[in-house]
This record gives sequence, structure tokens and C-alpha cells, in this order.
Amino acid sequence: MPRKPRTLPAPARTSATGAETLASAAYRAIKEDIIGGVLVPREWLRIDALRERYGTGASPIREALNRLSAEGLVLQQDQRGFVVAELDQTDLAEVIFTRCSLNEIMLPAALSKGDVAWEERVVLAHYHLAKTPPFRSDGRPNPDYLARHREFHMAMLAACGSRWLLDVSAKLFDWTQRYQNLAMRHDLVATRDVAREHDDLVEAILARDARRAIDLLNAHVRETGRLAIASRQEVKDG
Amino acid sequence: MPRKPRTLPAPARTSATGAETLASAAYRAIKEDIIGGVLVPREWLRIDALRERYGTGASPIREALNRLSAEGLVLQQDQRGFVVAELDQTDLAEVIFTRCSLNEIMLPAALSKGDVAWEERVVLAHYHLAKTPPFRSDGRPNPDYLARHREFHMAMLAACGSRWLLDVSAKLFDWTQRYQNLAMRHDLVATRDVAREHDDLVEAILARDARRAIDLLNAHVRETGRLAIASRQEVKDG
DNA sequence: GCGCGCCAAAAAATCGATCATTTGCGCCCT
DNA sequence: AGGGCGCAAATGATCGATTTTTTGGCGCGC
Repeated sequence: MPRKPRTLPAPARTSATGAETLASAAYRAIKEDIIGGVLVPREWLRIDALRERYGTGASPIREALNRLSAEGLVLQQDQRGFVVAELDQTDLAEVIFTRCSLNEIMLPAALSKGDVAWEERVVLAHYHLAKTPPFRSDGRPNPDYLARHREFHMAMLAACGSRWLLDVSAKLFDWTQRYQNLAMRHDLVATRDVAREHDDLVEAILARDARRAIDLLNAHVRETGRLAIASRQEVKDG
Repeated sequence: MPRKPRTLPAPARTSATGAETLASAAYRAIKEDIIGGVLVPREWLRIDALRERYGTGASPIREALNRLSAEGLVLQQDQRGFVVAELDQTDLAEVIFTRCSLNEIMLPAALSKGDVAWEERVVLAHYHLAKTPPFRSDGRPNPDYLARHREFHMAMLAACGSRWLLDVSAKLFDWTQRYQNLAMRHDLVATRDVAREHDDLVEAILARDARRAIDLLNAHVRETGRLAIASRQEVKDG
């Protein structure tokens, strides 16, 4: 399955002190492509193809794949190479379930521990999100919106007091996004008043109303999951 | 800091179909050494030293380190190499906190979802653990015990319904173990009646008493953390 | 004495080539 | 026709050499 070559994304932090490694750039590029749905579940990741596609040697690619396999986005099969991790309806259900479970403990923790700086981060993230259109004029999802949506969700949980839980949450968010990107029918989701859900969420959070925040957030997450599955179903059917 | 060379551990699954990759073997070996406290926090992992130590070329080592860095046990600093992840008192506190938080959601889930097979796994794990001496005759910790202790803890949570949560829990367990291995004063911990704690835990679990199981488990975990910190304190002081 | 820049040594990162394993195909035998 | 068998191509894994970057020390000037 040949695809257009693409230049490696610009370094995360511009060459302030040290330049990024080719392996790190490849890592981010491939990760992006997996989450973005360019590389699909069960697809074999041939070193040679990737090497050519990202314009590097084999070593950086392999190192990138090794990281991704430790992370779970890629599966390594010793002596047989690397495959993009599966992601079906069942997997998404597990992701959603896990997110909701985590919210039950992370939100209360964040609400009780969060200081002013955290509150401001949430408010700011929400402000940025609110003023960003979810879709571009051509109807495709707006990357800025996606980034800000992620930041908004991470910000809410940020004060939970556990980097471990934050890390999983981030991964779970990415997997949700990945499923959505595979689903394609973004327009279906558009009818939903997500902005309103976010508004209410912020309100509950600023009021430090844990129960309400949890309920709102989990409803938000479950609805996202439901729509994504419905959306993909359509894609499969038609 | 020179150390004895060591042969790579035997393959995880014997050469049934495919042999393990050198990179995978190195990964397990280095991981073991980090958790085992042989490689200490903040230590630089020089490719050359590791290459010689594990008797391979540089590539497998680098791939192993890349996996470990994605996993968090190792930090990669682009262009500067790899360092063993920090692990101080604060980090352990966060680990313990996270474990307890997770137990609050995982145990109830497991108790409500766990079927007979799960129950049997727990019982068996407990049986194996109970009949294994925690220390060897020379006073050092018994590796079999460590493995079975881990299996016991994982078994209890196994039915929670989320591989994601299980994965973090496993990592958190390893980090706790790692701290203990760095602490060294295993004898201090020996005075504690851990077996009894495990017995009670199993009882509560078989009775499907969520609240009691959580309280027992978290007390167990917190006590472990407390002792580990106290133990390391002694090491530093004297 | 202290900071700064320069150079050499050390180390990491990357490449290209080689070795090992798996995959796929075609052939032969039953 | 079907089921191995074995070889050749494809692909992954690993090595050794090369390139790039960082580190550490030394001398110079302030």
C-alpha cells in the first residue's frame, strides 16, 4: 500500500540547545499517521517502505517503531516486523470504559487539589477551544481544534496529582481520536452541540462540583464513543 | 561504573516458532537490571558499556533503550543518550497514591465482573505465594517469591475489565519493587506479617466485599510504601 | 582568578552492508 | 486435486564503519 512520501515534521522544540533526533522525528511522524488514520489497524509497517517514506535510514525507523511498540500503538512480532495495533469496536468500548473509570477518581482529585494556576489553565484552554471552529471550510476536521480539544481535556485532569494517570488518559484520548479518524464521517458528529457540553463542564469544575463534573464528563465521553461507533458502522455498511 | 558482564536471559518463549530478537532479550535484561536496582536512578546508560555488558552490537541495545524510554523506566535525551529514570521518595509517594486510587475503581470492577476462572486464578496465586518463602537462606529476597507476589497482585485486579488499567498497575507494581530493591534493608520489612495481610485480602475478595477488599489492599500498599521509604532512609543515614 | 572560546576525545546517531528468518511460489509425488 | 518440500525472493535483524554532536580540558585575555 504505497503512500506519498512526507517530510519529517519540524522539531518539537526548535534547535534551542540540541536538535531532535531523526528517530524522534520519525516516532512523532509515524505516531501522528497512526492516530490520524493514515496507517490503519493491522497494517504491516515495512521498514523499507517507512524508510523511503520518511527519508531516513532503517535505524531511526526501527527505533521509532520500538518506542511505539512499547507504547502499544504498534505490535512487534519478533522476526516478523511491526504491525499497527488493532482497533475495533470492542477496543474502543474498553477505551471509553477506562476513561470513564479514571474520570471517577481523577476529577475529584483534581477538584480538591487544583490551585489557581490550574483553574486558569482550564479556563484558558476552554477559551481557546470555544473560539476555534471544529471544521475547516472544506469540511475536514480542523487540526487546531483537535489540539485544543485535547489540551482542554488534559487540563481538566491535570491537577489530579498523578502523572501516571495523566499519561494513560492522554493515550486513551489519542486512541479515541484515532477511532474517530478511522470512522471518517465527521459530519455526523457535527450536529452535536459539543461546545455546550464543554461550557457546562467548565461551569461544574469552577464550582468544584465533583459529582456533576464527573457525570457531565462521562456523558460527554460516552456520547463521543457512541457516535464514533455509529459513524464507523455507516462507513462499513455504505 | 563498571559491572560484570552477564549473559542475556533465556528467551521468554522457547524457540517454539520464532526465536526472540536480540533487542527483545536486551530489553528484558536491562529492564530487569533497572527494576532490580543494579542500574540506579540517574545513571547514564552508555551504549558502549551496555553493548559490551550484554554482548551484542549497538543496534539491539538502542532498540531496547528506546522501548524502555517509551515505557518511562529510561529517559532519552536527544543527542545525549539515555539515563535511568529518577526515583526518589516523592516519586514513590506518587506511585503509591496512584496505586491506591486505581484500586478504588479496579477492585470493585473486578469483584463484580470476575468469573470463576478469575477466582481460581486468585486462589491459586495466593496458594503459590503462601507456600513460598520470601527470603532465601542467605537473607536475600527470593526471586520466586517476588514473581508470585506480583502475580498475586495482578490476579486480584485482572478481572477489572481494562487492559489499560492493568498495564499501569503492573508498571506501578514494578516501580514499587524497584524502590524496594534500591532500599536494600529487606530485613526490616521481614518483621511484617505480610502473609496475614494477603490471607485477609483473599478472604474479602472471595466474599466479594469491595469496601473491605479496597481498605485491606490499600493499607497493604501504603504500608509497603511506608516501610520502603523508612528503609531507604536508614540506608542513607547510616 | 574567572569566564570564554577553541580543540581533541568521547559518545551518540545514523548509514550501508551483511546475516538470518520468514514468506511465497512452483514442483513433485501420491 | 491436494499436500508437503524446497528453493528463491523479500523482509527483518544485526553488525561495523562513518558522521554528528556533546563533553571536557586548556590556554588566553580580561
